Amino acid sequence: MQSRTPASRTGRPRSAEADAAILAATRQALVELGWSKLTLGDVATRAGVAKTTLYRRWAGKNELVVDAVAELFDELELPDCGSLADDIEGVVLQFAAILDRPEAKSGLMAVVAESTLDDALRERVRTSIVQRQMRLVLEGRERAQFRGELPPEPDPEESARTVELIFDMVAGAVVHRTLVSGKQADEQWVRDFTRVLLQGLAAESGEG
Amino acid sequence: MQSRTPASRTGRPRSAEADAAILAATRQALVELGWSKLTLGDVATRAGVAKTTLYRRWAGKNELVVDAVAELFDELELPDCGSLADDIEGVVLQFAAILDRPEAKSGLMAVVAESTLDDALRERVRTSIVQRQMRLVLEGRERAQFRGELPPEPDPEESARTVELIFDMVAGAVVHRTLVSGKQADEQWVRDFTRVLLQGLAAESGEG
Amino acid sequence: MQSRTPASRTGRPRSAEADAAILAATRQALVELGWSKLTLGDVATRAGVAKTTLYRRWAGKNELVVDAVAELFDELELPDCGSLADDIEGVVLQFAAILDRPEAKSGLMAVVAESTLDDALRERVRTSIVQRQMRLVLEGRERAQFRGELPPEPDPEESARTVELIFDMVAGAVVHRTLVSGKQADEQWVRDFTRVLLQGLAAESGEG
Amino acid sequence: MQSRTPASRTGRPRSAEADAAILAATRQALVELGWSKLTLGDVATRAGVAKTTLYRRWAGKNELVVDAVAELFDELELPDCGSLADDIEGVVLQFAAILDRPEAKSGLMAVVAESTLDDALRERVRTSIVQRQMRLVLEGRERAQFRGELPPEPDPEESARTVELIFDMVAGAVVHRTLVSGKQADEQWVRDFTRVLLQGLAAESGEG
DNA sequence: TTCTAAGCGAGACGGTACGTCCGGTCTTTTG
DNA sequence: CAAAAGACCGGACGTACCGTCTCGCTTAGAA
Repeated sequence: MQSRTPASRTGRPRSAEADAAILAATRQALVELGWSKLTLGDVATRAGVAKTTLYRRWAGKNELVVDAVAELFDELELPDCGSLADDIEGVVLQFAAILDRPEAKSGLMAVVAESTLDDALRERVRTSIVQRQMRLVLEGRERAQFRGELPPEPDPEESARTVELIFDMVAGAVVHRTLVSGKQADEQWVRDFTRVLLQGLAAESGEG
Repeated sequence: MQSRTPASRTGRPRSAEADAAILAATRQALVELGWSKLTLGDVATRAGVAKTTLYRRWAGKNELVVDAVAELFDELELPDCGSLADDIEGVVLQFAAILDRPEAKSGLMAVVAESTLDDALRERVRTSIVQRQMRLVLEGRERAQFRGELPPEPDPEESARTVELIFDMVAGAVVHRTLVSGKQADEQWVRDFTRVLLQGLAAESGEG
Repeated sequence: MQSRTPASRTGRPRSAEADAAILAATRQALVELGWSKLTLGDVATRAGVAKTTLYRRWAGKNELVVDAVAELFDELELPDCGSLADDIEGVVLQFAAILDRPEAKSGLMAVVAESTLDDALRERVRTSIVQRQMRLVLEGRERAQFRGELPPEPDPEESARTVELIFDMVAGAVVHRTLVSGKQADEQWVRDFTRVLLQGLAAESGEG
Repeated sequence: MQSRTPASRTGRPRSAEADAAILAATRQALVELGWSKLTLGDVATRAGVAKTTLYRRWAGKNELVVDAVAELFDELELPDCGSLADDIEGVVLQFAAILDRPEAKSGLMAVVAESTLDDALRERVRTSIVQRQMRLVLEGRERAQFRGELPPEPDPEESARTVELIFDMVAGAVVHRTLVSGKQADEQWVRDFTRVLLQGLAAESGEG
């Protein structure tokens, strides 16, 4: 994840437990303190590890938090509820549930904020978090096309544009609802949202 | 804005210039350094003001940045382009343009992240930034109803829910596109987005 | 004392009470806080006076403290106990009693320390405090010569030297006993000291 | 000196050079700035050391200055000039020479002043500076008794009282001469002083 | 088995910013 | 005018973290 070292043959190997302990401690600290009050010294203490061990593995706070948060989203998966609308509702609800956890809220927005002036960090965020979940959109569309709910997409350029748009709309709306509006993305909201999104897309493709 | 002092009659009054200079310096520092490297001492220096003057007016970095960023969004206004779709496209483009400015990017996301563990700050963000721009949605819907593009909304509860949903979708999608996907919300994207949104809403209200 | 303003005829006259209140507040603050923690703002508050009023009268902390401490030593007077030894014992005890008061201890030593790098301040200390009490030595010797306990001093140069020496020995010993050794200059100590001093001086003049 | 740490086996050991550099820088700053304008930040800079390093070793300005000044007095030693009077003259002249150095003047009086309201500091001053030089008085008396210039002291209580008295008289007179009277304790003055002291003591013990 | 390179804990190190406090000055309104 | 009030600039305070640097001590694969 963070190590690109091509496995040095000699010397004492790095402790595998340390990695897990550090990431867990990071999430715990995010919950209790939030990003800005989280300190690497504190994380090291919580993980029962020396500061040097931590710095040997991560370049700084941002990189550490990205890795700690990224793990949270790996549990997302597309449920098979029989219809596209239900599938989407299901995954959006899962996404909202994760975003509602304080370690995700605080950490995710902070690294996004940081990444606005740090290209390497933005790339890391996109690779580790965003891009990794793009699979859900692709998988969902594929399944819907198989079911006949969506027509096969002939134009690959327009297709890519649409996938991006969907992703921006879904992720953006849930994040805004949860973090900015400060209200829960409950079932009612998710149902409303999903219906607007799907009907908009349907009309779009019907016309276009 | 930040002062609720009911005007003490005696003593030297606070400098009005200082406020403006500080907020401007804050935005400049956000551009050059980003939120996390912005220091109040540096802002004070840029503003030609003592650190104490700054602390007399704001409780900390977060409050200062909220006020500095909030001013950016006041220039938003709903253009009258003749149709609802064009009006929305116009305001979304304006919004995207503001979000593309580095002081907005860095500052806004950071205070949102901070506000996840600080209720007072979240309220300040909502009051100073979010709620203040809700006017655009209301004004746009009103105008569209007057034009006959949208039916008059009879159920006030559902109406409120819809306004919130629209706001989450618009703001969320633009923010996600700009900050997370790291691509510009250009005319093409805005047109696609607006069409999906409006057609979704139209279908929704047609059914509901 | 501190004001050299040649009495401006016009405008509101300075409050006479303020001076006394400020000096008293200074001494009180010396007792409670000591020199280094005494602040002019605090003195002003204690005196019920604005900081500006204080600065209009004194140039700074050191000058203020010198004046506040100087007043303490004006109550010294040479008792007439019948013999030189008893007179000296008496005045030394008085001196020790004053030095035992915390406002004197803390203030006096501090301004002496400050004066080591500030010629104007040293002069102020010498004029306001030290020189003013030299009278006691002169008066004592005169009285003793009148009584026949000391021979008339023919050589004026040697006489001056002796007066200075006595002053250094008396003031120095009492100060050292009180402040450095941290023990009281009680009757026992004063009697021992006085005897050594007088017998030393007697032998000296007997030889010389 | 300041560290009572019983040598922690683990971690990076404290730099021994830093201690010396800090104390030297402190003395230099005392010379140039005096006690009240000496700042720990400035001392750290002069010593080429971080402020934290300084605070890790000393609790504050006072403790630091005590240690810096204490070292100055360690060079005092009782010369063997053949007679008690000459020995005393010699050591008093040495003492006066040290006190004439600006780092001693400014620093010593200031910490004495500070110690009037801080018992721990007074104890530190007494232990590190005063008591440590008491050896000179003891050694001098012993040597004089060996030579037969002073009778063996039978009563231990009176003996202790006399040692204290001598110390108060010697240290006090020299300090007062140097710092308060503002004149040099030159050979003439030292000879006069020593004669008075010794003859006084001689007469005392002759009687008592 | 011994060697040896790296990992590890502890904690000192040079820095930077913090938020507070004071020193002095300046600018109001009130007397 | 003086005085009270209090905002202002500047600068030091002592603290907290940063990221780096020694230390002495494992640890496990290579010699």
